[in-house]
Amino acid sequence: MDADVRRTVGTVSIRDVATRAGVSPGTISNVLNRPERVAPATRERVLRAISELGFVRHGSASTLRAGHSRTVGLSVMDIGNPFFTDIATGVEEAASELGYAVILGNSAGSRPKEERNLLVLAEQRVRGVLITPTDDDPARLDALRDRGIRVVLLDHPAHRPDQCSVTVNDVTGGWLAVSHLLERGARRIGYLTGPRTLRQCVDRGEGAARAVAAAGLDPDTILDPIETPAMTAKYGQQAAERLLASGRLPEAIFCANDLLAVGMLRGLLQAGVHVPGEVALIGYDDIDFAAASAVSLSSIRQPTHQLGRIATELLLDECDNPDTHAHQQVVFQPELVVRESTGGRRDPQPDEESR
Amino acid sequence: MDADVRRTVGTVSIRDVATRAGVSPGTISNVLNRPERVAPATRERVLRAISELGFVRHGSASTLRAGHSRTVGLSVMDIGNPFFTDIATGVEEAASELGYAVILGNSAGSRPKEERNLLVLAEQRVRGVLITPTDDDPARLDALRDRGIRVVLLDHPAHRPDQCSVTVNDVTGGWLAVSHLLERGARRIGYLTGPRTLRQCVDRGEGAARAVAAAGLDPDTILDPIETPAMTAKYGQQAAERLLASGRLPEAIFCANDLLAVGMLRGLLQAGVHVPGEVALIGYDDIDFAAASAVSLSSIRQPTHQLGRIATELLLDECDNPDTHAHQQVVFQPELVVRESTGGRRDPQPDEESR
DNA sequence: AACATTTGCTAACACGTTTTAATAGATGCA
DNA sequence: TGCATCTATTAAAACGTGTTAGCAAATGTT
Repeated sequence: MDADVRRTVGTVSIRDVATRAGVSPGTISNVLNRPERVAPATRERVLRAISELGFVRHGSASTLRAGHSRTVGLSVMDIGNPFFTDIATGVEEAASELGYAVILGNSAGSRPKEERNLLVLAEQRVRGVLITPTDDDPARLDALRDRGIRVVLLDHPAHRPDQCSVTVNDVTGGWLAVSHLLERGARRIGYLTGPRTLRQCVDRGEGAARAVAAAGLDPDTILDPIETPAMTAKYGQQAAERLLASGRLPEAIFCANDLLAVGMLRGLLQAGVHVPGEVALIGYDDIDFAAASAVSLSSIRQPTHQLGRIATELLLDECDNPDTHAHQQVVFQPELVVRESTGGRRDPQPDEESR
Repeated sequence: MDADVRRTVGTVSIRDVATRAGVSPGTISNVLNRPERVAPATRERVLRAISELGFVRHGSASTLRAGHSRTVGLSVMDIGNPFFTDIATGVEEAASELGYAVILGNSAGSRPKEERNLLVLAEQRVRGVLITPTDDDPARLDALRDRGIRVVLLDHPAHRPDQCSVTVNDVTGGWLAVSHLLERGARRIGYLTGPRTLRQCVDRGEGAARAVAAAGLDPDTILDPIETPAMTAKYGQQAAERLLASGRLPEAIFCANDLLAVGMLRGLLQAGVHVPGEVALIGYDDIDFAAASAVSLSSIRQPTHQLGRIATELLLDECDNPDTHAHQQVVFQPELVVRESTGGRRDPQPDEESR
């Protein structure tokens, strides 16, 4: 009867469960949060009442009282990029294993949008935030920390020692890519990059320059940077068109990510340019489709899924074990993958367990 | 002094803002939620206090008291599939425009995982849920509705009139794909499909069969289904290997999505099979990479981004205007895109605004 | 048997916001 | 001036959970 009245409201509270099980609300809370403190018999009774009434804990009430939630925020630069999707998969996986929900924010590379997203996350009182920041400014991240929201940087180095981050060495990546092009004899190399405000683009370019220098050549005459407003296939293709119009095709192009490379490839092929014969091409990220594209793409592989996973584990460790937690700056090393677009075979490593 | 004590706790409450602005907490709430009810002068004062103190509204407290949150849940089957990523982009865009946050859940096609995700969403008291269900069972969706959580189905028809859904006609899609293959002369057609529990797979197969029948042929002898455990490139490639081992290659293959098609294509090319010469191939979804793959893929295009956007707008309209809201079952029509893999040109529609 | 300790549970307050009914002040009308 | 109406604000009561201190009963110790 009383239960029925509540039922019409549509929601079953901890109090309803309590009366049903013949105990006090506090005991229900104990069953949920510290089951060992309650006698097996009553615990059993409470659990039965919970499932009979279809009780679902009110996350907001819980968050409000406990002072922290079971959610983390994930802010990425481009959810349309498989690189970030792979990260997101790793994050979602690790988070849900530990009972956390993930709130997704897509900054689309825009600083104001990133800020709006972070505000939403702050309002939701997420336990922590995983973020691939759009620029180097640590101010808004520090602001989050001051609010008690832990921050782990994804694909961006920490700017302070008491901060976790998970990155892949992009200088090494750029070095690997361009060394490979140089080895294949290229002496005029285009660097198709996204905005220079992105650390990834700068570092990969830096690695490229070092590789040229290490070969005893002059980066300024060998390397020819082409900047695009965003790292998408569309801009890659546009860059190809401009390059073709200029009439000065380089012998090889290092693209700062695979989307740019895919676009560039499409542009070149449409114009009848042979890849790798006339222009060799190498991308970055080794997204799944790199191996499947028109001319299979050489690329720099990153442990993307791991990146998301480990960042999440670090974050949640920091949340759940604040005292034992040791801050870490994890740095992975990237790996060169050679395919057709730089003269390799279509798919050199059929490492699937076929048959 | 009192304010400072609170400051150490790390969080500024509405009460702090109130004392700072010399008004009561209720007024702050009014400024935030019904600004028109408060005099311009005080409103100004309050807003200043808010920014001076760096106040951020506590979402959980708000949700608890107001009875509803400003978040929606999004449950998709495979966040690694660009089809769903595009949907997610549309959802995120529309939601953030209306001031909602998106909680992402990836069911990975697994029913139990989907259920866990829905439980989390119920705990978070999301305002509504956008879901591409893993199967046809309406029970757990009804359970959500009973809890006051609105549900809009994404890429799945509603099973009741008072329920919104946004879909694309998959029977038509299958019909388009196979009609195209028949027109090109194929008389033995493989249908590479995901699990038959997925409505999409069944409907696309149904459309395929109808196309065959409409051509005056017998579907059972023309169409040869191959089922995979999941719609990923990996399983597509495996299917290619099995097909090759069997020695009975069809003249054409209709793949239930582009990931399967990409995998199938990779498998065929590695074995030296010419596409479309020996085997023609058509996929489904027209993901970005379809146009860029080794042999550019013919496909069935869906208005993916729109799907997410419109579903979100329907959901939030249902939430924010419950009385005026009219439930809708929106059905889009898919579109055939012909490329190399069925004998078309690489990229027949360069509709980008180049230059 | 008397006391100390442990175990299992309860009562009551607190978390930060929204909302309702109520109040004080300003304004309009006669 | 007196009364009604309207406007701007407030006080206080929720919302559903977590937590603390404390009580009663059960158990262990001399």
